[in-house]
Amino acid sequence: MNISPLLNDFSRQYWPLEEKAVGALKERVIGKRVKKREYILQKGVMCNHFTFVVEGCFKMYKIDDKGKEHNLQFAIENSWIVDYGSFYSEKPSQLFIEALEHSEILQIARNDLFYLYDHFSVFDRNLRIIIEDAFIEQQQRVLQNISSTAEERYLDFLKRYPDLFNRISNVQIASYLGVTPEFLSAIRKKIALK
Amino acid sequence: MNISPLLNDFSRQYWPLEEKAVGALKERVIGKRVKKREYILQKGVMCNHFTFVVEGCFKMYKIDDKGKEHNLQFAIENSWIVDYGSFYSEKPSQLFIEALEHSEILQIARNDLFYLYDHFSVFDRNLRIIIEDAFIEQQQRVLQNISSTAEERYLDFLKRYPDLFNRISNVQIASYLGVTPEFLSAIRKKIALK
DNA sequence: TATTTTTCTTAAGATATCTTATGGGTAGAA
DNA sequence: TTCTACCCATAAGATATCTTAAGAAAAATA
Repeated sequence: MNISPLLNDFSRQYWPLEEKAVGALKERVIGKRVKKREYILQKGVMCNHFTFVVEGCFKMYKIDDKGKEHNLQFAIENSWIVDYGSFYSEKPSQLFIEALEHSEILQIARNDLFYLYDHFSVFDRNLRIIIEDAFIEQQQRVLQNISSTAEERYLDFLKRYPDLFNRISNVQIASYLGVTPEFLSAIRKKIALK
Repeated sequence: MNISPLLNDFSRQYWPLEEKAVGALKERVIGKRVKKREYILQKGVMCNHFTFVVEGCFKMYKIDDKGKEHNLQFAIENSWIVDYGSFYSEKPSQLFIEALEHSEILQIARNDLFYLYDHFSVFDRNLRIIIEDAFIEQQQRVLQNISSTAEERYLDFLKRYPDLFNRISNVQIASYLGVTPEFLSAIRKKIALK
């Protein structure tokens, strides 16, 4: 299995792995191709894998009682996506993870990750840092949700994820921001007129 | 330094420390008393410590350009509070952490924490799990912010933090939920009428 | 105890955002 | 190519939430 995108990410952003750790990881990583609109996680199913996106794009979302989707996270090249709650509690997920494009991923199953944690502390280290970064980013999102208007949140989204907004529809962005597509459209008009 | 509340928390919720790790931790933890309304972090200052609350209650918040406070987090007994962004980036914080009650805390400074990470991998492990839990909780909050009404968010807050809502003012809860105190008052009236 | 500050409530008018409906444009499927 | 589905925009009326102002109750401070 060619896991170099993942190793590169580790050495660029986090702590590089010694040879033995690389070997142990290699044996446990599964590569997959996922077509647009396919799911790698569905509600009611336990989330059994950490997923690293090599190529492509995913959304993780919830469907509420009225049938509306609410996007929690997007993941593109060189990012991780997993329902941490379901993965660690080993309970069925409330969330869906769906490919927005044809994608290539690398996955690690729960038991394999636990093996790696127990035998190479660099995985505790790196995954600690990975989730710390995700936490900080998510904290900014909470802060904006409780303190900013939808227009401010949209402008910040464009600034923060310049690669994403050409790539996904405004419907998806609206769902991420917590507004209706109609209202996002009104916001975009208002911005364009300035 | 008596750090047993912290050690108890580790062994109840996470992985217990071997003796050497306990010793190394003990030498590096600083205990403090903090009076109500005192700050343990202010905007413009780097966040240099992880803080474990032994007794009391804190809020972490931002003040926006209009001078309004927005509560990001509360911390009571046996919980951690830190501005991760400032702590790890070593940049000035945008946030305040202020005591809502007379409190007792245990603190670990950045270099000391790094020492512990490097010499005892159990700290990488435990702090990974601590922030994973915090991430999952915060993710639920994001989901609610983008998908629920203020009334639903308030009812969920009461259910999720039954110990907190007798202890802090509705002004603080409103700021956490992202609504004005006046509107929270209207929500409470509506609920009471049911 | 007396005084000051903070909290909670109420209400009226303003603004942000949603709902529903409609139509045109564009990309994918047959 | 034709058909279908989805996307984006627009608009009118409804609902959620904010702003401002005021007063009474409760808590903190002198």
